[in-house]
Amino acid sequence: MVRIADVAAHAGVSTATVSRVLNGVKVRSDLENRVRLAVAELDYAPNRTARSLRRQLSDVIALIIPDVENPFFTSVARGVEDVARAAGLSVVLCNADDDVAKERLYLAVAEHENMAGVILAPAGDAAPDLSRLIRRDRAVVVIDRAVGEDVDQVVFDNYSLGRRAAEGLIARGHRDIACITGPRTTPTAVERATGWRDALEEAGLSSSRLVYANFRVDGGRSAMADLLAAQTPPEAVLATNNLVGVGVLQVLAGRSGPNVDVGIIGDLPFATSDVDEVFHLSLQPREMGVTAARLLVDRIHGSAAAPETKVLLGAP
Amino acid sequence: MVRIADVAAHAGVSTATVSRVLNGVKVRSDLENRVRLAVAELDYAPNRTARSLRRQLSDVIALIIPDVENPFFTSVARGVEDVARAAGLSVVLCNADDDVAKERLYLAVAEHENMAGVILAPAGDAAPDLSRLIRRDRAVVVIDRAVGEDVDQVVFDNYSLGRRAAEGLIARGHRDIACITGPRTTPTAVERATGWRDALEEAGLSSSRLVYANFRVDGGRSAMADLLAAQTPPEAVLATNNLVGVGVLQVLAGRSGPNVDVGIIGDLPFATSDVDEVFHLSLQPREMGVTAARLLVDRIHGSAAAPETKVLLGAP
DNA sequence: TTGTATGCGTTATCAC
DNA sequence: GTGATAACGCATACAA
Repeated sequence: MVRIADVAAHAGVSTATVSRVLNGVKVRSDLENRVRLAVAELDYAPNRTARSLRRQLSDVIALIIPDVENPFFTSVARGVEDVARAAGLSVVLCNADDDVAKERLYLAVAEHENMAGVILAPAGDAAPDLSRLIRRDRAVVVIDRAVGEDVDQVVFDNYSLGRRAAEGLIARGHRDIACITGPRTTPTAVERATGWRDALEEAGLSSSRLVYANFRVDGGRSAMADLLAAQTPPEAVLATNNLVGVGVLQVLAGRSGPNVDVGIIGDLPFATSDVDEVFHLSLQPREMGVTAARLLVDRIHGSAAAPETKVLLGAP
Repeated sequence: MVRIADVAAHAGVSTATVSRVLNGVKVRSDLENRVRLAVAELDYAPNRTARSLRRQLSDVIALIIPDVENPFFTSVARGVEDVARAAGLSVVLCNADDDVAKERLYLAVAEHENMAGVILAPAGDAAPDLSRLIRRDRAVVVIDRAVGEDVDQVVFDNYSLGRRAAEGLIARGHRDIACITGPRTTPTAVERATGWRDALEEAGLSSSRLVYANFRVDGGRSAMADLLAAQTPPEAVLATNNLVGVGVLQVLAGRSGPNVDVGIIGDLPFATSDVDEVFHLSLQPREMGVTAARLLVDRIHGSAAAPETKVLLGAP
């Protein structure tokens, strides 16, 4: 391994001078040239472990997501990466696998690896413990689920999303509109369902057909199967996230019978059917990633502004 | 921050003893108890940056994939994570975004962060430069695309996959079977297409309908559109990867006309249609991740066996 | 077996 | 503006 001392010897300067050149501190230009030449000749790259030990900070940020197999979160990741890279930061993606214990582990890793910051999409329904990171002045941004006011957040206006989706289905002339949402303990699921309910009630329609399912494909499948098993299937059904929507469409595709209209909050990048007829609200997940990363980069660069919660509306 | 010295003072022992306890080295049991108590009371966790600087090795492995939005690679990631976690290693997922420059960057990061190992799914068509990592005795496993014999690899038998998929379509009674594969410069795409061609020729069928597309959804879409624009559409079409298959199904879904049978090499976790009719070869991507991670963990634990190439067949 | 002391490679503080 | 050197927190060679 070639170290900074090797470069210094090769260039005939001290390690301090090499370090200054590498970190953009002003140095006499002839010395700088010698250093740059030596760096190139020796193919030197700083040892980032040593650097972060000394600086008490690395140039890596963690993006902790609950499900790496959910296209929503991978799109968020793309947004985060693009912004972070432009700011000279590397992103490491951590998959908490819907497990708060794994999430805690990754938060601890981020802390002890001296990572510059963390973007967290919480896995569980309870607020994660960010106090250790915050106490150590690490930048933190929470996305997707609000956890409180003392940290930067990027969330959707879930109530509005539920409302707009329901209104879209009402505008199509439906009167019997069901909703499949996530668990009662998941605030985003409940908020979206509340928006759906209010829209229906304001239109004088019944909001009795609300199903709480798990927020994954199989949840959407079994909930939709239940709805179809009812005496009269609904005219339309709203799926409040992308995976549930996939499950709903799968069940409807394998079936004949009266048509059921579908509304989905979320995106379907891998749809294998013609989904033009689906009433679809794009969440623009990449924007969530971009917004969160910008917030985080500002914090890392030392912004001392009060914590901020950005509310995203999804596609118009 | 609480350091090892704080724990030592609190327990009335030396830092060396604390370090020994934490690293499983035998220590007098009453001292060990005092250390463990102090660790618990102070909520001490070792600084991993300092540890990896000292050990010249961290307990993190990198999984570098070309496209975090491709469900194939996220499933691979799940397999890697499960095995790595069981071995006490953290996985950081790096998205090269189909860009060999980003891939090189992540390889450099893995090197300079002293990561214990790297699992790489190469992005480009040229073999990546792994010599620096190998020279520094880092564990490396290459997956999906073979790059040579001097490193552990996990790949599919792509020729056999193409052949079996084509044979499946032939067995359904088709005689005019097209194939949409990836770029000519991508060996996996060419190998699968070659299997398809040989199966057709052995059956006395024409293998003239071969289309090279990009290996993504839009590639599948435009290639399928081209095939449909021909004087007579094919009776069946083989898509040689999952994304191309999605594109093919999308085009067919939005269309009336003579039925076109579909074969796909790969998995469709987010299909929104009834895909039971599709002739489908599962690649079992999770198995690829598990296999690669086991190989890597063995290397990290010091295996000096000759580099090995594991060939996966996909689902029977 | 336990403790002391050194070094991992870098950056930052100090004196020049 | 430059160089010598002391940390950063930990693991280990060596001494006891």
